[in-house]
Amino acid sequence: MRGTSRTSLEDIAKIIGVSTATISRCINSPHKVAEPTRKRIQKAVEDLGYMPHFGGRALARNRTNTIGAIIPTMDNAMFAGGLQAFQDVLSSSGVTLLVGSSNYDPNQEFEQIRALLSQGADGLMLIGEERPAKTRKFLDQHSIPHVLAWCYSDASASAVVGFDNRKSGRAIAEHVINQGHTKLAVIAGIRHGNDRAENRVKGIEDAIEANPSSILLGIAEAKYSFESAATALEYLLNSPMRPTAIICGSDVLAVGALLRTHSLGIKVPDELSITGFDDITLAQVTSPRLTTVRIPQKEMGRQAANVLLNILAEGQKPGQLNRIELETTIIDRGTLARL
Amino acid sequence: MRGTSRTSLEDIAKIIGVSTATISRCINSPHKVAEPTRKRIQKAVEDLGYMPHFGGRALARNRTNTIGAIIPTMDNAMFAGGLQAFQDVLSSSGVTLLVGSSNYDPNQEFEQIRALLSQGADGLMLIGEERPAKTRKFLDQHSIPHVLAWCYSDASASAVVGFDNRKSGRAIAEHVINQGHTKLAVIAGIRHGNDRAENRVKGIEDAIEANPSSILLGIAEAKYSFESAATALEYLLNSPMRPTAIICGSDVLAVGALLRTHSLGIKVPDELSITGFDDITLAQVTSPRLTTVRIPQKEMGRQAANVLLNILAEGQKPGQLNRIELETTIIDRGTLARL
DNA sequence: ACTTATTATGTAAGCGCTTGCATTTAACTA
DNA sequence: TAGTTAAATGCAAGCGCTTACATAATAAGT
Repeated sequence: MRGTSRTSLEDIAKIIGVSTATISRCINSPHKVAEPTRKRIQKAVEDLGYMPHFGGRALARNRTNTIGAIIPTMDNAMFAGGLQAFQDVLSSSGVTLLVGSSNYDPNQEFEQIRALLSQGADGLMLIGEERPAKTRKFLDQHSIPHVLAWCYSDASASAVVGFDNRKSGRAIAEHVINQGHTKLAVIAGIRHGNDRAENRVKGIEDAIEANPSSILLGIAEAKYSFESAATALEYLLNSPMRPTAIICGSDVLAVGALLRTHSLGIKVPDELSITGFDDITLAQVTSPRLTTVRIPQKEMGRQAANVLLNILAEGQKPGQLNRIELETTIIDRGTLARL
Repeated sequence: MRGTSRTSLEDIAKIIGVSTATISRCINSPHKVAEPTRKRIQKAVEDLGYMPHFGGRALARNRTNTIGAIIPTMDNAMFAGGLQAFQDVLSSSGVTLLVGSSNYDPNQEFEQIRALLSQGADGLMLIGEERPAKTRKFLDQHSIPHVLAWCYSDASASAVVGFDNRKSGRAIAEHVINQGHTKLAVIAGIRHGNDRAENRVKGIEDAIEANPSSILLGIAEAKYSFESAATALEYLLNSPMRPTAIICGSDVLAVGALLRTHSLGIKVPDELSITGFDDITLAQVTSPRLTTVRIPQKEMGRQAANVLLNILAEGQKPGQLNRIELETTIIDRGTLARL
């Protein structure tokens, strides 16, 4: 309960002796108000620490200057940087960010979408392409302006700013193969309901298919934790034919696996190669440092914000192409051996 | 621009043939509406994907069910976990989270506070105690319900959930001293305008003062980056008397320093000990793994949310003590040698 | 000096929702 | 059956703001 009831336009109006309309104008389009009046109003506004009431404004304008973002979790360096960049752009345009998180659960995502929208979000940023028909229908039915990030596809009906996970998955796998590896295995993130994880694996499979000398010995799924990745590693190592390289769907997985090789006494990269994906800070810190795929997090956040602001400002023009594909790059560090 | 104008209570009312009041009641306190009517309304609401208009609701209720959090940056594992926990609690209470970030700049923080409040935030979560008089006055003048986190002090007038940085700083320094180190140095975060960084250093100084055999050879401030910490390390190493242990104000700094020791060929912990602060994921991954101070991030986020929700629900009772002190613990790993 | 632009301000209607109060309807009681 | 009570719904005011339109005041043009 706010102790003092907030100051309203009317309060100020009374004090200065003008109508609320004038004050409103003074705040929203100062040039429409005569200099002396303006000064007086501005002073009063300042003194009283007046802040326009959001609800009233939203109601009258039918617009909130608020954008929502729903990410799987903030507690993951993979999104944090991008989200920060997203919000930097927004706030320099005077737009506030509402954040929701879905815990990788489509239902929670749906609920969050509803929540953010009913909080008045003018538009949304969502991660990835895949979502239940129900969600897609909802977005569509209400024609919610939105942009998808951390993914890319030509086919997408939505605006999208990101990179092609499949292509990148293929790239890193090819890179591994080019270093002479033929016996490969994969530690993937949970693919169900997660197109990024899924497409990365598909890309890896693409590469292997295209290089008949190489063979995929196994795919293990793991949750995004060191422990889970370590278990996956051991599982893969126990297959009858041992892989020489393990391609991981994310840095967290790769580091989890790498850590376990230490305790197992396996030398990386001499006895086993490991690659990551994302290039979060972690990857620079292990020994050896992790060979991985860098994704343009910040850039993605920034551009996603711009695209969304643009759509909001101009409306989604039919012909307009709101798809931006960003490139990933392979960062060669120390966990991939040349055979 | 939303294509279709949104469905309003009135639309539904017309369709069903009841008044808007009934629909409103059906949504907010279903038991006040007769069974059959309720069913019909609920169906219509479902079918139309109706979402109450936030502005209208905020206006009528004078309450938004929104809470704002302003953190220095999301792009820092140190806050991400806590923020996620904070938001988990909120969203399970049907409260939405608005996020702002200040980039460690008090002016930006002030602007964000205004922004979030004028977006209708019912309350705020802020990091740390220290802020300009202007900001404090503003919070006070408008009696904004808020909770401070990542810090703790008995003296605080605000609700606060966190740990005592000074005490923890002292604890880790004492721990280092107890291992036999006497020649100490510190790599601190930028202290200006950051009471957490400042208090950690003060705590370290406390410990050294209390142990006359130990001596503080130098304090170097560094920005939160590996590079900057590495530079600080070299600076400290060049002093006439070389420290045997370097206590760092955060894990990022410690890891930056540690990484540089690798390239310098200095053996940690044999030739030099290093300690961190925060216990973010990074600390588990370096070799050797980092000895550091664990802060109860999640717990802090969770409790902060509860305290704030509580204040909002019941009003800030005069006698009520809204201060929760959490404990930090020293995690002994591999970067601190016993001399 | 008199009409005609121009500029500055006021008036008042809503935006969509909640809620106290009034009214109607149904369900008991005696 | 009339009288009382409770339950369900409707009515309408009002939350704080914006904005089209009306009005008043000023400046400009002849």
